[in-house]
Amino acid sequence: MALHLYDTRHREKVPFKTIHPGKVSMYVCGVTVYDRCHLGHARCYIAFDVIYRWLKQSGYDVTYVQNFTDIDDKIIIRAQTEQRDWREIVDENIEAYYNDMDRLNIQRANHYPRCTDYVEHMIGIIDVLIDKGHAYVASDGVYFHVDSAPEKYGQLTGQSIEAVRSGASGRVEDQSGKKDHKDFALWKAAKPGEPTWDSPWGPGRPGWHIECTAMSLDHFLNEFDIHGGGHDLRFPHHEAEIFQGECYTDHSPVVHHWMHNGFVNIDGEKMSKSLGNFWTIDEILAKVDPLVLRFALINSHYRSPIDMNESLLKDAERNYAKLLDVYETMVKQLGQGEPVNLPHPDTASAQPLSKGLGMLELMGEHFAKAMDDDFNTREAIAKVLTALREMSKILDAGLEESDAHAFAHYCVEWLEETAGTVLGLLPEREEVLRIKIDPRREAIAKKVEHLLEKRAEARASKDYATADAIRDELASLNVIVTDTADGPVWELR
RNA sequence: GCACGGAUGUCAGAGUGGCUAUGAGCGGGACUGCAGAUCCUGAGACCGGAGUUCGAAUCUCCGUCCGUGCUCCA
Repeated sequence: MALHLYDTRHREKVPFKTIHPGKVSMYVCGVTVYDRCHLGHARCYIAFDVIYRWLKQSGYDVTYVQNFTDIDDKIIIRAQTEQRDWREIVDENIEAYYNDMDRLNIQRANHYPRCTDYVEHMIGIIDVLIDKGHAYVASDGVYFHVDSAPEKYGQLTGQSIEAVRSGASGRVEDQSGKKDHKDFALWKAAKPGEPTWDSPWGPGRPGWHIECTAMSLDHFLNEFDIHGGGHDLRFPHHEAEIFQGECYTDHSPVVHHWMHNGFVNIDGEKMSKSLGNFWTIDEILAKVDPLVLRFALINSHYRSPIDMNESLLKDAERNYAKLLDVYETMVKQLGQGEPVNLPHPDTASAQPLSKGLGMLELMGEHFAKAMDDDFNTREAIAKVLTALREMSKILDAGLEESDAHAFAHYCVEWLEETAGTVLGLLPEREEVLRIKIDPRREAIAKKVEHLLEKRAEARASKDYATADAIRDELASLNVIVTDTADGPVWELR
């Protein structure tokens, strides 16, 4: 099945068609860098990271652009209250952004334009819009005149122009120079103490919506394949972009596919700064492993809301541990040299290994099918988990040594492609082995081994009181002992 | 109020017009001195009503409830 994605504009899943064969141009609205990122940002950028990864995996040559909004009311206010240069705040938060994203194993976009580098472009676009009669100069800036292109209204949210007209009539009390309350600012005239740029309409700074239009069109000329962002950006931000972009370029559509991710909720309510119920990425990563968080966030479809809570994280922790555990086991079993041949994968075979391989192959196909179906990561993870079970099952049954190596090769490859490359959930192969030589573990290994020996002796002589006492002692060292068929194993808690 | 999206077992959550996943939890079994891990296995759901259909959780309509947007927001 070919890739389908949900297009906000069409309100349904549509076949994905690119403007240029084999190439994808993708723009995602980035953050306004007045503060640190929170969980909601993590969700958004992980979602588009997975989309980016899957497009590449599907053979597309993807150009991914994500901006930084580095000038805005909030940044100015922040600078004023903190008595600092706004540029300092911006740089600091951009650095923190990269840091957060790296920790979540989010691949870098190809370009990260900053608004302030595009002010010239914005002025150029505004100029054209004025010439074409879509914008007008007022006392306090330049506005886009929505009624100059009414047919473009409500493309993403389905709201009628009349409804908004009446809906807002009660609270249009701003003293701006707008002719109509639906109009939005393209250029804001300077106020005292604010950073400003020169323009034909006097000193000032760009409006929020024009920024994304300028940056996306600068990278992609007149049209591009995917425009993404949070659900809340549909209106007015993205609808404003449709007005600006299409009126400026005379192309329709400029954006071929609109994609919006769902929100992170806390106790059923949207996480937001005004409600005070947000967690920054930094805060949550102090408590949760970054890849576990990543797992938790892609363990649901990118468009559905996620209600973040303890049990969700616990669930993710368990499943993720299982994934790592099987992966680690397989990596350790790789052995030396080339793998020998495995039996032919065949779900109908009576031979367990052959049948198991058939199951894994099938899960791989289902995985791809899930991803092709509007990037259904939830379903894709279900396939990975089923595959993990299958792998453990085959391992449990016992394999000849050469089969075990070959099987491990197969499994490692399978996992690295699905859970690794596509979902971004696996650490580096070396990293997995390095966990074994954790310095904390090294430090107490001798002592633990010694105690385990004594415990083994006690158990052999059925002195279970002593055995349990030793286990308690180990527990006080934060060592968890688990008896398996191959003897006890231990790990640090 | 208008717009958009939801409602699936105890919970979280996918889903194809006929058979339903996945994980946790719960029940049984194997292995265990015990615990845990692992494997096998069981029970358990499709908001209400009407319609289309041989057949609806899936399509249509009505209702109820929930979330989000209509203002800066990922």
